[in-house]
Amino acid sequence: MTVNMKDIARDLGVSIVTVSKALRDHPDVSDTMRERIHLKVKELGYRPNLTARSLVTGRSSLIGLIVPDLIHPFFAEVAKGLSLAVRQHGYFLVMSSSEEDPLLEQQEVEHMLAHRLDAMVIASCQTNDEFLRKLRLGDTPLILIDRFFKDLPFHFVGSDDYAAGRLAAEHLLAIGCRRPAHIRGPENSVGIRRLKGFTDALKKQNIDLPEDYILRVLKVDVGGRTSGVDAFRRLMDLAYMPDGVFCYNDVIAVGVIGEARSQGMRVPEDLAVIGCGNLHYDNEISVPLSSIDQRSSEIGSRTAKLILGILTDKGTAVQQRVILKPHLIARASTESTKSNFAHSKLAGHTKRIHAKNV
Amino acid sequence: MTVNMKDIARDLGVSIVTVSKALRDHPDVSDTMRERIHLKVKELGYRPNLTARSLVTGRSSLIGLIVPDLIHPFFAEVAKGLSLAVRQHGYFLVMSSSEEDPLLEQQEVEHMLAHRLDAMVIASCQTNDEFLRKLRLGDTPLILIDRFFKDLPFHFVGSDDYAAGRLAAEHLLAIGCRRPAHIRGPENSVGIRRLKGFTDALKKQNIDLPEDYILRVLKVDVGGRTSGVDAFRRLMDLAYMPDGVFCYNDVIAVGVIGEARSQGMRVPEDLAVIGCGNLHYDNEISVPLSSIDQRSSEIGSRTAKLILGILTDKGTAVQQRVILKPHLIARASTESTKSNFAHSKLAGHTKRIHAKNV
DNA sequence: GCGATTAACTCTAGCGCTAACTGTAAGCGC
DNA sequence: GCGCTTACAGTTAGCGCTAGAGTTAATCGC
Repeated sequence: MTVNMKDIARDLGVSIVTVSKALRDHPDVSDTMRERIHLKVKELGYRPNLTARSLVTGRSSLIGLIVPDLIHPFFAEVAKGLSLAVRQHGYFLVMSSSEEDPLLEQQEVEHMLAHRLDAMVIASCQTNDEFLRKLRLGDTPLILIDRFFKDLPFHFVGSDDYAAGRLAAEHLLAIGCRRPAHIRGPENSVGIRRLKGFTDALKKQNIDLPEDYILRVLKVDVGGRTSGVDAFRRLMDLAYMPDGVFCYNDVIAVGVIGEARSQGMRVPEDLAVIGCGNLHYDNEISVPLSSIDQRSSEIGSRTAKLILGILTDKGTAVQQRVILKPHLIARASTESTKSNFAHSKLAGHTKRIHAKNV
Repeated sequence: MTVNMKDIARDLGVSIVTVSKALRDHPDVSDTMRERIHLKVKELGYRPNLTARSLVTGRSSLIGLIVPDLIHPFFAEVAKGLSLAVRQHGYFLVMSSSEEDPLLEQQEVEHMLAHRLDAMVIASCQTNDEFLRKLRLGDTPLILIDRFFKDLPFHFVGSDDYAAGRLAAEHLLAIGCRRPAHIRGPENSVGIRRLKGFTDALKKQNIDLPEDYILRVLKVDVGGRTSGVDAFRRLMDLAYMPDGVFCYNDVIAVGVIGEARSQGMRVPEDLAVIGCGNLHYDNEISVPLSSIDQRSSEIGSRTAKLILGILTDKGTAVQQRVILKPHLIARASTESTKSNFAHSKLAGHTKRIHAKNV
């Protein structure tokens, strides 16, 4: 049997309400009484039933977070940043993974809404905006992170994926790449914008990105490594092999580097590789991986700030959009290859300029 | 305003109870009525208030999980395995991180208990058993994972850390190491047992582990890499440098390998390195890392099985203990070095046998 | 000494839902 | 027609707690 307020009240011969007030530091209770109650609470090991409390107050002090994959360091870091920040204000984070499955995500969202959380944060894996658009939120504030959906009335916190693509392109060009390719991400805001930023930055320097230099893969996070391996093989099969590749994320990049090396190619001499995400082990892999840092934990803390604003100040009904600027972390996988190209196994190829790129 | 049962009932001119029954597929409701109710539910976008439901039923269909660190792939995988398995039975996982802080963990536990979850799973970072021993659980079942606490009346699921230490030792000896060292983990069951297993297995082959071959580090998970770097430097400073090292976990091992190489040493020729955890990127790092696999996701699924047993079958009051056998994953960082030793930079050293080891 | 204020407690109602019981009418066998 | 069951609805009570109004006695100003 769990102890409840009635037990405390009965034992002390006071009313339940007095106990309730004492526990919430209500001024209606005398110091003597408060102390007696607290003593009894300790003695009996009483713990307020937050379910009951939240039923009557309408607030749960819980914030929900749904991400596509908790194993992915990006989301894990976002979760950590968010959790730390909200906890300092008495909120508690409830996390869940959608396993990159839109239907599962929908169930999770419904479930969380049914639990009447105070706010919900989603890195949504929906392939279109239908579910989110039709969602009946009641009065639960919803914050989208990482993946943006146009024309939806939700707050958003994420990084500037267009800039990420641009940074990658500029960097590859700066180190001497002339035939950069892109292993693109999914058809969501992140994948689309990274591609767009990449393409635009190349175009600016009069380099066109041919269709077959844009590779699609099925899996990007879970199973991303294998996708990288496959993608590299497809790169090899091209008439003109690229001399640099911007991978949608670091997991794919790891696969690309691994396969490139096992095929006897050198990174970055034969192929420069840059990823995105700046995972914590990027520096430790066979060829330390250049990457675009998305400031993941900051996404968490900024989201927390936004939520706390909404929950305290009811005035923050206005739609907020927080876009963090990514930055480049250059490592060995894109060390300047210009001087090396002549000695490359692909030296023959490097002299040819891709028709479309002229 | 959120819709509630009263709204549905009023709109249809039926009683609240009928609505409640219809939604829970109670046989008391006719098919016609059930359909009318479901239609109205859809129309109004009604979602049952699970807070209220759980207040009256006493069950929340929520299972809590507290881990020291969500970024650590081991716990992330446990979480994933657990989440997937319980979800199939209508339970929902609520996760939280203690950030390896015993006090924070205590708060989280109290908080979760206050929310009346149906069960709680903890990979506890408590440094002693006081908190857990004194904990008033009410009737919430508690399952400890990964880190074991002796003489506490809780269920346990984890891997056999003693066997992990033993496997590591046997492997290092098998590949020809004669002076194996150990970078040990914290003073919890995991750290202690891995050390014990390691020591015992060495002893069995008449190899003694001198005190200065057992290194302590402060941080093992977050900041574990740096610990590995530091530990390697301390190894270098020893009178007799070890020729192999078993690291408490892979993060530390990564630090060791990185520093070893940047100091001009070869892995495994000069120093064989084996970690523990078998992280997903072990194969991708500069020297693919041998590791002891702890079957992390299985820990998750076995925990789920245990919980579901407890929650359905009230008879499972008997204390359960599930110990999974780890297994060795050998990679380049421990490739047989016997033949290489002669050519090693440390060749001179390899011929000397450590005094204590004779 | 009287109304007004204040401190400290209690009472009442209800958050949204469900378990357990109580009708009620129809259907059945005999 | 009688008792019995069955199908389907409603009534009652209460999960554990809190907001807000009510009560009581002490204190205060004048």
